[in-house]
Amino acid sequence: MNYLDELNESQKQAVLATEGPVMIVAGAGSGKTRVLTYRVAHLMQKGVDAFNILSLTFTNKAAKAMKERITKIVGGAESRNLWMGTFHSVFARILRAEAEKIGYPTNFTIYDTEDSKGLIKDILKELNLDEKVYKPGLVYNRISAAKNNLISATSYRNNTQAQEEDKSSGKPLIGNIYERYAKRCFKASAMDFDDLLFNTNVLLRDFPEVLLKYQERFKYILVDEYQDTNFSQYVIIKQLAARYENICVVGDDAQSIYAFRGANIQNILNFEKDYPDLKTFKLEQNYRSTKNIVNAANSVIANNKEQLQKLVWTENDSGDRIKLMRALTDNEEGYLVANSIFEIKMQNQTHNKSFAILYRTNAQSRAMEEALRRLNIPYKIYGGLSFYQRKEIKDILAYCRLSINNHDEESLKRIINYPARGIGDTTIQKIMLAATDHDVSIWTILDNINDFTLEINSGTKSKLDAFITLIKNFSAAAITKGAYEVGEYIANASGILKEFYTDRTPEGVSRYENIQELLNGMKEFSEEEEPEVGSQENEVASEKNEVESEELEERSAKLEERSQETEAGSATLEARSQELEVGSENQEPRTKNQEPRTKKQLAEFMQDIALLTDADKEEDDTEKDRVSLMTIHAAKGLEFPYVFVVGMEENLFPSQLSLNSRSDLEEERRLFYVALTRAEKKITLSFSLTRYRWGNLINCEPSRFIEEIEQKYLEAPSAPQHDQERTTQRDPGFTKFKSKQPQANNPAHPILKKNLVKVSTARNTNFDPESLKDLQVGMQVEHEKFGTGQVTNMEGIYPNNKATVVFDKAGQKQLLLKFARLKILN
DNA sequence: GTGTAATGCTATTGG
DNA sequence: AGCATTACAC
Repeated sequence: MNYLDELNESQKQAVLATEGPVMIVAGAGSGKTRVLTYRVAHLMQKGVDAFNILSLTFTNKAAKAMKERITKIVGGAESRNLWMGTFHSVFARILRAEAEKIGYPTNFTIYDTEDSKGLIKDILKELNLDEKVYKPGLVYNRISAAKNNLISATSYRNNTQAQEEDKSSGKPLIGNIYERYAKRCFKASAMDFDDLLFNTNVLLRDFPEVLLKYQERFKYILVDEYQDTNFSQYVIIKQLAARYENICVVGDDAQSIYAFRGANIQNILNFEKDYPDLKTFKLEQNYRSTKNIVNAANSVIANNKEQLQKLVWTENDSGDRIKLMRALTDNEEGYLVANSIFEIKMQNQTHNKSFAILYRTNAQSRAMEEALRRLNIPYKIYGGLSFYQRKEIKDILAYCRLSINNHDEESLKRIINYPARGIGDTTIQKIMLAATDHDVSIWTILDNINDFTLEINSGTKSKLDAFITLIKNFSAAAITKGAYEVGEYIANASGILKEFYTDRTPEGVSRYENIQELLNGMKEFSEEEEPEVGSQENEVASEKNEVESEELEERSAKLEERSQETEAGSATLEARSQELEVGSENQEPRTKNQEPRTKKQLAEFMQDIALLTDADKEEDDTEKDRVSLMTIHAAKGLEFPYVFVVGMEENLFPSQLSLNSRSDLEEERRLFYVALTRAEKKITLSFSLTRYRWGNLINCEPSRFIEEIEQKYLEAPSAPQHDQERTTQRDPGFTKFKSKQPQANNPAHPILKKNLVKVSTARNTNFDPESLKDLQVGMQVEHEKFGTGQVTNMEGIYPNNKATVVFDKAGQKQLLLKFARLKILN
């Protein structure tokens, strides 16, 4: 109970300073979560009502974990009323409650990135713009950036800077696209991820009474990972906190890694200016990692210019030094990593879950997977294609979405002819054109097809009619039945299940199983009764009461009025009003004896999963003891005893795209800092000398970040046993490849040099890099593997100089001379 | 309109 | 290499 005793002095102060603006600068592993948890618990023990506390986290999982910890201190009855979640999920819920104020229905759809890009593609077609010039992804990023800076479509077009930028990049019409995009989203009753924040800002800006309500509601606000918030999020927080100014932000500027998607490090650096009476606390003692790890990470981040002063230190043991591994190919890198894991497991009796393999890009996971599979080491990949992004799942979900919101155009487009029902592209184009012309949604056209003059023959019309009827049936079912029943109905009646039922190929079977898994998820969801204390669902329910009940009557009346509009409209709207009733029912304390509650509905299920990511998913028992594979970004906030950071190569990490500006490179370095500080006991870094990219082999050189680690924190290099065996067996060239690293290696880079030299002396051969110092363009050379060729270009400075060689058989390659072991022929 | 073969583009990072 | 879009034959 005396939780304060478990805190060090600065942690304790950070917990006790409950009133007024507070900034906690929390170094990696400094017990940040503990402070946040205890701070909330402390507030509650001081008598603050849980309803008045809002806590924003980076992932839903983090919110859930924190809530569980708080529950242990204050008990579930209290903690259940806390608002905790990500910006997106918390404000999506508020938006649903307040939707009609900004002209949206409560059942609005959330578009994911794929939906957004699909919509942009449509708009490009309408405007006759070239997809190669206006790449949908880039256009999307541009619109996203605008929204995150609270620039609406209209102000974008009036914004001279934005217009200039677009003009000079050869894409002057992005403003027009943005405008159409926003209109189309609105017409479809859809919001993209950025709209959830943008529209929250609109809501709070234009409706002072709403702002006041939530200011009163959230008297205490906590924001985790504040360094990764963007301007839009910043303004929301600032507005909500304006009345009581009980705002506590926690962050670490050294771990800011989301600038690429609009996060603004200035938010944390400027916090002082916003709140002059700010109290700042620094958490600098690291409890997670060994001295070697903490110090190595410090030595890396010291290379950044922009940072808040702080000194992270630890009382932990020195621990092992950082190990470096070098591979010839990406596959071998996987092999080395898998083997190291195997050895550590054997030596220390360690669980699989103690290991993480971190990489810069998702594409790197493949080599790791293969190697782990060969050694029978169970693993789990986070990120990449999530369950909900699989085609067959998205197809079913598209039906679900369309049933809940008939105006959801992206879902409609996806399934209007899937499974094939004879409604082809031309028909769809005609309908979409009519929708744009009449400024209504596609559904409205379809549902009133005879009111519009369309050149569609009667055969096609009856097909469209059948489709409309099908969806209307689903919409009706979505009201009267539980989520699972509707899901099953949709899977069957849509014909999707049948598509795979007959398919006996492994892919077909797997798809069928995936759909079953989705349905199982719905079943579990819809039969959920009293949610566990402290769980997410509980939170949703309690919020709903609070927010929605007060307006329930008024809104039900409005809904009824509006439901006269169209038949289909009435279906969904009724669904909503019924849901609201469910909400009000929740308000009374439920007991087991009460009459059975309606099964949870599809609409609720869809809201639940819309903002879930892989990281949020529950793991079942068989999934618990596995090696984790993920990008470094995804590893933020996590910790593992043993961490492997792979692909430590120039142009990969740091990414090639980051090399143009100092700030981008600094972000990469912070990313590396994040990677290093995930580890508790031991870090292993690996790089490969070659790697496949777009199907062909490229040469790589070790990352500059390796050299930035102070040498004394690196393990004295030695060639691992398996390395040697394998090389000699499988690739005779490998030994030679590694041999004789340039003695004249840059003395400014002693780490690499020492490492490489030492390995080389173990197995020397007769290659002398000195022999290449006269190499020039035009010379004929020979390579162990690629054969003979001619040098066409030389670049770089010795010893990191590279030659471009056109080989007679192997084609053009870029080779780093110190590794390539070229022989001059003439 | 439907299904398959050929082409072409791509891979930061993510809610 | 893998995926998506396009081109072409039915």
